[in-house]
Amino acid sequence: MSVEFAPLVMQPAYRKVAVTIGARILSRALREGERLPSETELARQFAVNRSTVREALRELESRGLVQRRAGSKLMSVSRPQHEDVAEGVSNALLLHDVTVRDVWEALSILEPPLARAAARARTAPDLKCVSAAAAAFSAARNDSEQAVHRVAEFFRCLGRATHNPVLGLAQEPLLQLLEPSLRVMIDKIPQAPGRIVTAQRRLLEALEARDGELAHAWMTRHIRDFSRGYELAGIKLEMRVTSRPTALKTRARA
Amino acid sequence: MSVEFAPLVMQPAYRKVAVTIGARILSRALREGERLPSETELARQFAVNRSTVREALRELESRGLVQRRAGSKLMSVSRPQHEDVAEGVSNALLLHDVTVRDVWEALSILEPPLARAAARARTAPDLKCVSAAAAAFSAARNDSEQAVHRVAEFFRCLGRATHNPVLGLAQEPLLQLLEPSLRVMIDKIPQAPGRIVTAQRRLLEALEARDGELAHAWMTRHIRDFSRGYELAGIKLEMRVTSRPTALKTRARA
DNA sequence: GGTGACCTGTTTGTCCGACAATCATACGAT
DNA sequence: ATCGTATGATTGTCGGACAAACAGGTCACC
Repeated sequence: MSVEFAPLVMQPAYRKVAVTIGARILSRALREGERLPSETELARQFAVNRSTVREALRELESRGLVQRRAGSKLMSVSRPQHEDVAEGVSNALLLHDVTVRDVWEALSILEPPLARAAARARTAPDLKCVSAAAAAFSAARNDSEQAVHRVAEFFRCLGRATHNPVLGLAQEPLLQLLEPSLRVMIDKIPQAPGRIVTAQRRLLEALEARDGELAHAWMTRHIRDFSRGYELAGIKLEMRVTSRPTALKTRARA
Repeated sequence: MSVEFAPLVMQPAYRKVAVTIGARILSRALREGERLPSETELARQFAVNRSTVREALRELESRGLVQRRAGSKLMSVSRPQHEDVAEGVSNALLLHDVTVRDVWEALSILEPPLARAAARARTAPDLKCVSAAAAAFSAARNDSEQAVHRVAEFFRCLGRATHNPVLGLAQEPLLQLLEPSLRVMIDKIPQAPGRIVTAQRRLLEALEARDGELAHAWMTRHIRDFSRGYELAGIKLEMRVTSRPTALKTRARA
């Protein structure tokens, strides 16, 4: 019969260490904010060299499972931040030849229901966040660099307002991938900022009224507007999304 | 006025090396499959110690930007695989206290439009993939361990059929998070596998007919069935999703 | 001619030891 | 109470070391 053998997986020590510590974190045996032992101590416990521990820590660090708190030496356990995780997703998508159309299609699928959910689940502070983001965009509408960030921030507030981390995290890579083409659009289409301001105001009103369907409808329009903007700006939908200059950016330590 | 200073960001050498190599990959100056120089050579070029290079490589490796090809020593550039990226997202969500409801809500938002897109964009091979996955589930319906994997595989085929990497990657974390609760459901509800088989068959028919709306409708039912299944199985929607045992799993080198 | 044994150089995984810079803390001076 | 200083712990980086695994060539052997 099958005398086939499964390919045996060799694990370097640094992977085993990373997996072991990572499992502890995911199982919540190590809680957020808790400090990890020093590298020397970890090396002693695992009975490996400090260099090996350090390689393991780099892996955990890049997954956002551990972090160094501002001006502290010891690593502490942390929950991966949305933006860091999304950056990995964005990079993966960039390398998979994602087109502007792909991103837009995903937005058109995700955002209207997200707006509906936000309108239903939003709290008072959420409303303030959305409203502030809308105001910020309106103020920065002429600086396309700033403007695209404000747009993303508006969506992020909506995502938070759903009180569903899955939705918030799902849209984050889209926002990151959207930015370059959105900037071009805002630069080339004079009436674009105005239309965005209007859409944001309508969405805000729908959220205030907790009217999910209204929010859904306006978001649908809003996203459709983007595709019209692409057309007017001469952005080919089949174009590959370009890498953001800040790719793999250095995370500032807050 | 503002005599405030921006907090100055110190970058350890290993981060700089990782960022530099990573940028090369994202800018496509280093193409997929291309081999990286040896660690010693990289250390020479960057004028740092080999240990420093190794720490940088661990970071790139965990982001999936470099990989070791089967039985090769030299690292080669690679595009991050969907499942690896999604694992990071899943882990992040796990630590952010995602509930079963959150995952289900995201599925109910994403999957029906995804099915519609798949029905419209599917090619002949896609159809074969979906059909094979449906058959595989039907065959493994009694082994809940196997069954949940087949369900995920079915969705993955649908995702590929959309020919939109964004959608495929967006659903992957959901599938990973779905598995534990789905297994419980299949174990507890005898009629669950039957309903899944039916739904998959209908979806397959819709894909064959390229009927996007039909696919959308059946997927909507399919997902709603899940929530009914949770209810019958006594799974509280507010329950936190449990960490999969394979979390941070070792990637087999194919 | 193809096969397998053997040697050689390269590369990785891991270890050891070392040191400057930075951080935490306590202590003492003003 | 604020500031400067001494002390110990910890990280970032370095240099060197070695076994194991791999690539490629040579060479004997069938």
